[in-house]
Amino acid sequence: METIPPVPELPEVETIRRQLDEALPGRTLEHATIVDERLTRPVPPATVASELRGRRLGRVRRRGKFLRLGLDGGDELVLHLRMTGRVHLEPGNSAERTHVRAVLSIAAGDTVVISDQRRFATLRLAGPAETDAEWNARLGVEPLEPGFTAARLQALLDGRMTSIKAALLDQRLVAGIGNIYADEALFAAGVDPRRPAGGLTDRENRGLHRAIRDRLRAGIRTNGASIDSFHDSLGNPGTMQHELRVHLREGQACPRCRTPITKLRVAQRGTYVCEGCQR
DNA sequence: CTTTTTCCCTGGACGC
DNA sequence: TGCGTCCAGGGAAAAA
Repeated sequence: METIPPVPELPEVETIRRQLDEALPGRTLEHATIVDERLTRPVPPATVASELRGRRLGRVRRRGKFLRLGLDGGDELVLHLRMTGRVHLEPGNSAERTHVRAVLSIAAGDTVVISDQRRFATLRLAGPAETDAEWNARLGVEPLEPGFTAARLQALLDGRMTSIKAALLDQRLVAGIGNIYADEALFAAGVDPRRPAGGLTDRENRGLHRAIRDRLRAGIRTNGASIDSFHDSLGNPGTMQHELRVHLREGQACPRCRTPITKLRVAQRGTYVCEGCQR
C-alpha cells in the first residue's frame, strides 16, 4: 500500500474554514509563537508574532485554497497549507504533535496549531489595503460561486493548447481545484485529461462544469478526503476517499465500465484515468 | 501573452 | 541494518 500525502484542496480547506469560523470570531489572540522561520518568509517570524499579539479575531474566509483569518482593523492572516500543512484547533493543553510550525494561543487556553511536515505552507499578514482586485489578479473564479458558469469555463479554456488537466490545476483560471478533484471531475465528465483544454465540445464543457461543481460539493459534504491521515481541524477524518472513483485506484475496475484504472503522468502530476470511458 | 521548467522540502519506498 | 536514490506535489518565479 503506497502512502500518499493527503493534500488539502478546496473542500478540505473549506471544511477547516467552517470550523475556524465557528470557533474564532470575537475571540482574542493572546500570543503567537512561530517556530519555523520558513513559514513567514521573507518576513521574520518575530515581526508577524508581535503584530498578532492581542488582536481580536474576525470572520474566517477562503479564496481558492487560501485561508483568510480576519483581524481587527481589517488586516488578515493568510494561510496556505500547500502539501502537508494542517490546522489543529485544540481546547486547553494542545496534544503532542510533530512538525509544529506555529501556535496561536487564544484566550481561555484554546490554541490553533499549524503543523507541516514538508514545510511548504505559508503564513503572511495582509493589510486592509489588499483588495479583492489584488486577489483576483492571482486567482481565478471561485468554482462554487455564481460567477462560475459553463459559459465562463468555456471562455477560460478557449484557445488553450495545454491539457485540460493542466488548465483545471491552473489557479489563475479556476481557484481551488487540485489533483484529486481534477481527476474525479474529469472522470465524472468522461473527458480524457490529456485532451487540449480548448478542444472540448460544448456538450463536454457543460458536463465538465457540472462535474467540477458536483465533485467539489461532494468533497465539502463529506468533510474532505482523508487519504492517509488527513484530519480536519477538530481531528476528525473526512469520508470523501470512499467516493473517489479513479484517483489512487490504479488497477481497480472502473465503477462505470469495469476497465482497469490506469495511472498516467499529465501536467507533471500523477493522473488516474479510465481509458474505457474517458475520451 | 501562454506554456514549460525549476525550485522549495521531508520521509517513505526501494535497491543493494 | 544501513545507507543512497528516487519520488510525491502547490505555487512562485524564471525561462522559453
